[in-house]
Amino acid sequence: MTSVETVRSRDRLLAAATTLFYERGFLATSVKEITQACGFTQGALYNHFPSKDELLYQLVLDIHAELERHTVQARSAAGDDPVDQYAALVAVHVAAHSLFRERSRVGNHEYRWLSGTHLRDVLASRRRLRDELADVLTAGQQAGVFDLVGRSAATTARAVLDMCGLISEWFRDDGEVTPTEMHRRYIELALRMAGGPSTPTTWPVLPDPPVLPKL
Amino acid sequence: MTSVETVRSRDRLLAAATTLFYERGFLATSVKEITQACGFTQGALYNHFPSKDELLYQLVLDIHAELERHTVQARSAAGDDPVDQYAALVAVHVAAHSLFRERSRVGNHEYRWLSGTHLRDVLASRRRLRDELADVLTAGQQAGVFDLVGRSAATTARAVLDMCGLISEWFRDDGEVTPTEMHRRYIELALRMAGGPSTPTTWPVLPDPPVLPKL
DNA sequence: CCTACCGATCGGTAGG
DNA sequence: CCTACCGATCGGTAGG
Repeated sequence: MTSVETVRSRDRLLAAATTLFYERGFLATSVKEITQACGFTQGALYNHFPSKDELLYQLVLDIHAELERHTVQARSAAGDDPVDQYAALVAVHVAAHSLFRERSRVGNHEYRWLSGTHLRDVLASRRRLRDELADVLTAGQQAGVFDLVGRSAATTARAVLDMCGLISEWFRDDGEVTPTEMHRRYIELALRMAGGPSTPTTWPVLPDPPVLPKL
Repeated sequence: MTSVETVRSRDRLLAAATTLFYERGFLATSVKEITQACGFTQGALYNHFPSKDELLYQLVLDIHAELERHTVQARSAAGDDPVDQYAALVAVHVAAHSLFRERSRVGNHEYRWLSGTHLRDVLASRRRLRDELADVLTAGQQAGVFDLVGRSAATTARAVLDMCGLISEWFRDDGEVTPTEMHRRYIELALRMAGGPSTPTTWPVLPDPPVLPKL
């Protein structure tokens, strides 16, 4: 029997771990800190996860799965134009890394501490995200709307994802630039990198917020 | 008295730490592993550094200082054209992160474990590196050769440095793309991002290799 | 979900 | 530069 309370405790542990991993990293965060943040003692974690590593895996996998869902959904909602599809995909990454910094940073960094099949699963998801972007770039090049550096979709996809992924490191909501303006600038940068038109036919709106664990 | 042997032991410890921090990160590397890699026992580290943290500080500061030296030198060697200066600065970063992945990755990631004045010193160096790039972008915009997204040198400088900094995460010498070709592609991407001409008047050559500690 | 505890490992030190 | 050792903390478990 898995009660509602059990699920809620599990989600609270994941939420506390997200914040702590974001602030200090996985290795510098102890099981005691995670459980105390939820008002539990250390041993309580093992009612929900077989190990600290397994908690990390389930958290990181969920972050990646959510990004994949948004990616697939945004692309199919963008219509047939490769430029619009590309802008929509970039928008998903910019939004995730500026609006949901904690989850994004944890997803982008802490998966390194995984190993074996757990690491492999996450790397596979990351590859699918890259391939999704590269596919759109290739389609745009074949349609003649993009002019890729080195005629290589892989290089541009990598560069764009790298530049978007690090937004979570420095972006602040209360900074000089609003999320909406940063969103616009990064889409424009990404379009320039692809050698496409300087604007999409329709600007993507900020996608729906990812579902966060309730506290 | 600081003998030649003492200096060499210190440099060997720094070199071993560089490789281990690159492979596993600062926190996951023990003092025992660093000293054993040099054929010493654990206590030997404290003949050269007051603490593990201080070793990290001296290593990370040296990595940043070296990058700053190359930056200043490359810019002054590039002549008066902002486009050439920009290409030269980007070239320094691409070269550092593709040819010297271990030092670059350690410099870009492990400084997070520093605190207090040590952290402040490194952040100041990183800011100078960003400002150097932003200055060139601003000069180019005022000269009418660049057209910056959001008319903001800061945004473009950040995006370019982020995209270059992550080259060390995935670039392999034995991959499909040679260092020279990757170098060229990233300079071209950076020029597109700045809204400049698609090529500099003179392509930067790969800069001199950084001085690595001798083993 | 808690209490009490395990062995292992950590960074650092004393004394030579 | 080594040997021997310190207290602290770690992830994880047994038993309730």
